[in-house]
Amino acid sequence: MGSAHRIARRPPRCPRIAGPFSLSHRCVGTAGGMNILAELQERFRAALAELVDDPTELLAMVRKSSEPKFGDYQANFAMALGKRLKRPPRDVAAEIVQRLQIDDLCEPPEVAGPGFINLRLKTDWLAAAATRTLASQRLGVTPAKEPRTYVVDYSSPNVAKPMHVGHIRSSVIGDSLKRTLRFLGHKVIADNHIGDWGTQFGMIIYGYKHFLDEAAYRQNAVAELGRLYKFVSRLVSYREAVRSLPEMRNRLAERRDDAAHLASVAQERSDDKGAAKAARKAEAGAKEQAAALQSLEAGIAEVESDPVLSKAAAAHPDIEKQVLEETAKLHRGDAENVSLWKEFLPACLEDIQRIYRRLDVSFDVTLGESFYNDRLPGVVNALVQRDIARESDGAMCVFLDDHKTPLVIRKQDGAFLYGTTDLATVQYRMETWHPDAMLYVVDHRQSLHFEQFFAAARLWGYDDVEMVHVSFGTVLGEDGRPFKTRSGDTVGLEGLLDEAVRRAYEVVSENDDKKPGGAEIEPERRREIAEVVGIGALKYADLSVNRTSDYTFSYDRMLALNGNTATYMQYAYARVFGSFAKGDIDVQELRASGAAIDLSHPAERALAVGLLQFFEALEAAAAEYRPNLLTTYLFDVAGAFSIFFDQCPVLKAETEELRTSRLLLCDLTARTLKQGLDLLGIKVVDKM
RNA sequence: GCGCCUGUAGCUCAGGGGAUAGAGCAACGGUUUCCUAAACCGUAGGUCGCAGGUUCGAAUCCUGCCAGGCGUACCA
Repeated sequence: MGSAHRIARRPPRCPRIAGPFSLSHRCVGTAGGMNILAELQERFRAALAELVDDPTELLAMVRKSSEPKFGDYQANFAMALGKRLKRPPRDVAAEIVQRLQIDDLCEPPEVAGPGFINLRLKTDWLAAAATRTLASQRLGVTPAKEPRTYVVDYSSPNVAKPMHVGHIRSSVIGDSLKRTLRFLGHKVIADNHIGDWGTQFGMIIYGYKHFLDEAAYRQNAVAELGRLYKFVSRLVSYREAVRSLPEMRNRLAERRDDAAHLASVAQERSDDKGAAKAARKAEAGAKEQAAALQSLEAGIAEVESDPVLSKAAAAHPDIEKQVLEETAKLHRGDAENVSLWKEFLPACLEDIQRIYRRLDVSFDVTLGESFYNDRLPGVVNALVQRDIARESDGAMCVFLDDHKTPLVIRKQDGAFLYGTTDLATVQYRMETWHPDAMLYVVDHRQSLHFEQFFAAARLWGYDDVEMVHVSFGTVLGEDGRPFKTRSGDTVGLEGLLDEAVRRAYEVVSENDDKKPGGAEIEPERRREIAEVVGIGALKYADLSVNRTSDYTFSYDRMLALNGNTATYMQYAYARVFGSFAKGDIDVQELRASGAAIDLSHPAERALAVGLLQFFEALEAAAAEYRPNLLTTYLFDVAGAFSIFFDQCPVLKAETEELRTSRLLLCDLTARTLKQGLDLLGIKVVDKM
């Protein structure tokens, strides 16, 4: 534990506070923009007005059709409404269709099955809408009419140690949410709440004072600090392990006794399912305990068999206390430790910045724990004064309804905790930016903490801001345990990036070599492409899955370059450029031509429908803070493009008009893919 | 013990009241004188953990059970 600062933060399935893009906020009409779904909903709103008081809830049942044969969109509310009005659903559907003014957009609606209303967009209308979108820099996405202010809190590594795979998800998801919300016209403050003030710095300081290799430090300060951190942390773990050993052994003995006892009970009462279950459980508990003990002993043996470590361990028997003392001195303002901290911090920050540059992840502010240090006593005082916090067992606590355990904001020894800092952070953000919402992109293991801290913040008076724990599952190793390599080290982020790029380089080269006209990409350019493809694949792997469930780390999955991956979209984009280059097309000229898109082929039509759904895909992704809704959309668009490109000759189209129309469709596809990938933080290349 | 989350194709995962449950990978078969075959098309593969319930309609909501993960006041 404590291996990361906040490696882990998804929105509640049913947010109590409506998301920013709930129906009532959706823009009305499509003036200048193109949100087909929103437009259809408005048409239905008018048609429903005389049947129900508030159609908003029903309008959520207008959606994309489940199958192409049911048209492009469908409305599913007639069945529910029929029930409510005590009328046959098909009659209700027929009446709504009667009232619905939609003939400018759609073919005559069809009532199907029990009362589904199926809508098929007019191909002429689609063509005109796609043509209009060509002229839109923002691809038909209009900025929010009521912009909100968001603070997005993501990545948040502990800067005293190298970043590892556990940090990717928060960084990548948070950065995508920032980009998407901002593109939709909201004000977004991206904040990297780094861990720069905790025990890890106590370890580095202690290590610096006792184990420093000065030459190494002069040569590469960050590497040496990393080594010191790891070294001290192993000694501390060793001490803790040794100390807990007797207890662990006792507990194992107890568990084994329990298991043996319950097993005999279960045997006596062979028809008692509860007893059998209890026995199984106890057996599992004993095994778990044995495994824990074994791993503890293995860790101890490892240190003791290493001459350097064992010698250091013997020489520093009270290292745990000493490390805590160094941390406490830092917090008290001890001149030497503060000066060391100031010396270490820039190097640590520069080190993580290198990774962010490569990942193309950025922040507007980096306000770590240390930034809030001065506010912490004030936070506690304010909460005490308002009777929100009270003392319990010597600690200052906020007791909450619905929670057995309180949120502790000051320890017995007077030290503050991360909950205190989190509250101070809320206070600062509210004073500084007055946000409408704060998003915490952190893994689900911290959900209890966020429930408690949000509740405490509301008690404190911050109850008109939406606070959302955008949580996600933990990255686990292939053995089901957190991200470790075979040798037991955590998988460093940098190594992972290198591996991703290395694999991408192989694939890029392989594919370039087998091009019909021979290889066309220089090695240096291949390397640049590999960087874009490799990093894109890595990010896409994290963005394309949803779920709070943990997922299993796998190089093959994260670095896959086939199927539903960023590579597929990048490839579609590159193909457009390839054909433009081959046809010697001047894109600026093409765009300026004022020519119109025509959709005579089914594959053209399907592609156009997809392209016109960009806006609604973005709104869906933003409303639920789920980038995977955007990846799914882009995969659909790229798929529609691949089919189109397969079936519809572009450069060799039958007529000049058709050729131009298809070139425009290609251009719009490329722009949509590029923009969409950009909102995921993924780049494109013209050739691959 | 209590709380939260998860269980969908061989694997990794979408879908989270709506019509015949999808994708990628893996398997098998097909498509290239033609804009990048990193593609496209097809075949095969599922009692959506189990059992009840609510509903016109349940993979989806509710209850119970089974299995797994995580968390459970002074780490972050």
